[in-house]
Amino acid sequence: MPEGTRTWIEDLSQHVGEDVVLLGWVRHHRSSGKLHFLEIRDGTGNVQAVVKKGVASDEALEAAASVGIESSVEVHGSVKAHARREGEVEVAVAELRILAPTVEDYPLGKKEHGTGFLMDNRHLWLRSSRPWAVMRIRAEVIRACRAHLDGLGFVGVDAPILGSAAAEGTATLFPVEYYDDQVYLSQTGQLHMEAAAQALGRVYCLGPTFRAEKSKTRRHLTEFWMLEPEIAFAHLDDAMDLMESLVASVLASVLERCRPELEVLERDARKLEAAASTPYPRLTYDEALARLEGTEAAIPWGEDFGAPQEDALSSLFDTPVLVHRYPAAVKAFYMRPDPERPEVALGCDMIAPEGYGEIVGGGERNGDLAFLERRIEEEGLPPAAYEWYLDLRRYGACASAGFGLGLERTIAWICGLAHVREAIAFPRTMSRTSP
RNA sequence: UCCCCGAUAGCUCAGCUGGUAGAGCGGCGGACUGUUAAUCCGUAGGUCACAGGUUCGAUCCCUGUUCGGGGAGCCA
Repeated sequence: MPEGTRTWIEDLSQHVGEDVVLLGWVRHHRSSGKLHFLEIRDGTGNVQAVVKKGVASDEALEAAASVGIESSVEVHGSVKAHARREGEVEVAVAELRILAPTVEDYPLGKKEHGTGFLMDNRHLWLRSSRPWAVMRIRAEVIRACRAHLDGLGFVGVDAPILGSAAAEGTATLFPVEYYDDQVYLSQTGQLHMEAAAQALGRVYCLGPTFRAEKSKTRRHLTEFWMLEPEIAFAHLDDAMDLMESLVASVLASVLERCRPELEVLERDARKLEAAASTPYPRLTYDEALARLEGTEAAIPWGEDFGAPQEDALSSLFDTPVLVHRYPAAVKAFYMRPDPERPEVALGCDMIAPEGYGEIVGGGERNGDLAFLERRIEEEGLPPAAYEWYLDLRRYGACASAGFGLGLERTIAWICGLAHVREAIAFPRTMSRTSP
């Protein structure tokens, strides 16, 4: 039987009464004497294959009796309504061929496993239903992000991975040998997006970024993906409008197209529905502080938010909340100070509900050449590496605004995951670079 | 960098006051023609992370090390 004639499991309901060929893996095996139930998985879905004496060939019965979990198989049979479950289909097997048997015990069982064990076996764990659902939602989040920005006229521009300088200090960079020199893995595409915005107007990049922070928490990876839009001649409000409409459209897309995946994850979609439409609440740093006053998360003016502040604030709303105009001293040097209040920066963070933390950070860029030169010196950054960036101020400087959206944190929130490492196929953390 | 927790069968764990170890799942063998984490019977499987110390005797108490997990700071 040539492979071209195979049917994907997700399409089976359109083939009731027909003979089909499935190619997949045996996910689960139950038997009752001469009657075998094989759960077949092909990446698009699962279906029960029933191997019954009198219907299946003797060879098929023999194969069903001996087949190990996760063996790859070719199944020939007819599609029927499930004998016990309303609305489902099953396959009455005529022929079953083991293409490649599982040669050792499959490490993953039906019962619970610890995190370390699952992560060691991430290459196999991906086959399980939860990672399956998360990866499909991740793909939808990325598709929706691009669709939203492309639809607004943004141009996708890819930022480099290798670079010679840090945007926010050098302590958290991964050095890489580069011929006789040393370069670093990129921790943001923002500076390059500013250059691209001056060439193309509205741009975004989507790619991996790297931070050598010694963080071992549920919100941190050393390699994570960011979506970074940047708009020329734009201000803080433009950035806030965009981050809000972007996140809302992503939520709407996931809710529309990924219901089965959310069900697999047992994610209560009702908790996401409010976030699928705008507006989201917007608080200044001062207003946010006032909201925290009298709670355990209260902090004095001038201090940056930590996890307790983010969690306390997010618990007040059922949508993400935008906090803007933080004290300039706690934000990156490239942020523009508020001309009406220089002690605060025209920056904004979006904090996800349910304690998922900061998923977006951004704002208006600082266009003041002399100020940037001074701050680069103050931060001890290598001036030569920033010459090209300062050129953006020398030749037709413009107001510029943008932000970075952390994909894994966003996906972790949407999927209700306990840790961002489940939001990416092959996570990289302080203690894990394999598989 | 700091704080907390953990390491016992392939996996998840229990193991009392110190006397050389158990369960469930998985594996293997068997029974079963409608199962859904199937069920039932049988069975194999252990350098109790590593190195010291205390003790007649240490999985257990103490010290150190390694590895893992969670959190703080920092960040998306």
